[in-house]
Amino acid sequence: MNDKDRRSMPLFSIGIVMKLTELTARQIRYYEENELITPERTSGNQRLFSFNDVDKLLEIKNLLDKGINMAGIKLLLTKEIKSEVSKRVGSDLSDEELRSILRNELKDAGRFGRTSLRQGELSRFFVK
Amino acid sequence: MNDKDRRSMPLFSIGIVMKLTELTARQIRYYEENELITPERTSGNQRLFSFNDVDKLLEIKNLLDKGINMAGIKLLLTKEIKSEVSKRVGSDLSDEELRSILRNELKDAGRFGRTSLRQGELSRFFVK
DNA sequence: AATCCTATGTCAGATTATCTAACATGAATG
DNA sequence: CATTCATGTTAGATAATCTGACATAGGATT
Repeated sequence: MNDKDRRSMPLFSIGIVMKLTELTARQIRYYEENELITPERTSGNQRLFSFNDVDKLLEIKNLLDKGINMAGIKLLLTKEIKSEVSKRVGSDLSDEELRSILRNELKDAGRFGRTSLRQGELSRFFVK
Repeated sequence: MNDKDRRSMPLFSIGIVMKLTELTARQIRYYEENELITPERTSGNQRLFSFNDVDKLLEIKNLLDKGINMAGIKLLLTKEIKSEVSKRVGSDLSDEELRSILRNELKDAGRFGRTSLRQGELSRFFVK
């Protein structure tokens, strides 16, 4: 078994993940609801998280602390959009798909400082 | 946190450990009963196993397959007796403590082949 | 100011997972 | 054949987790 398999192996109950990440069960479930993570399930429907899941949750926690919202985090984590998005930065932000996903925070892309993203962190969102 | 801490960190429920080791819950609990492992507990008294525990369980499984019994495995795993025991091999097996612990399989230390240990594996037990 | 949205808290009722304790058993041993 | 060891099995209790609903604080929107 290789390292990749190990990292995606379902191992941890939600109780353990709560301790590892210092997130509440509610938060973890909510992030799953938003498809930021997709933990496995036991035959009895209980969640089983992998190392990758835990890493993602820690990353989510970080990004939330920085003021980034679910939609943004989803972009950052679920798809390999990072490079794709950064390509667009500086060129054209009016891309329809991007706009629609980020409409809450970024509807007015020109007026930084009036969104929920604090200044200097929007860049963190876009670049890498 | 260092590697040692990580390896002894309580992480896994018994259900997961069952899958990882292919042991039954009964077996795992029995080994704990025999003090081969001492998993942590949740506040609600449910077992939480560490990587070290899982490793030990895999080792136990190996040794049991080789015909070694609980007492022997305990010697091999719980204490760092390996070197201590091997020192005695070839000299004096009548040591009282050793005899009493291994009395079931080794009461008649001279007559190999009549114990539950298959030939060639007794040596494996004693020498490292 | 009134409203809406997002992220999270909290609660209830149901279900799954695990616990201990007891009894059962096949294989090996004496 | 009686015993011991390692394990199976079962029952009843408790812990952990699940989903779904409603509550709410703080920003954003109107």
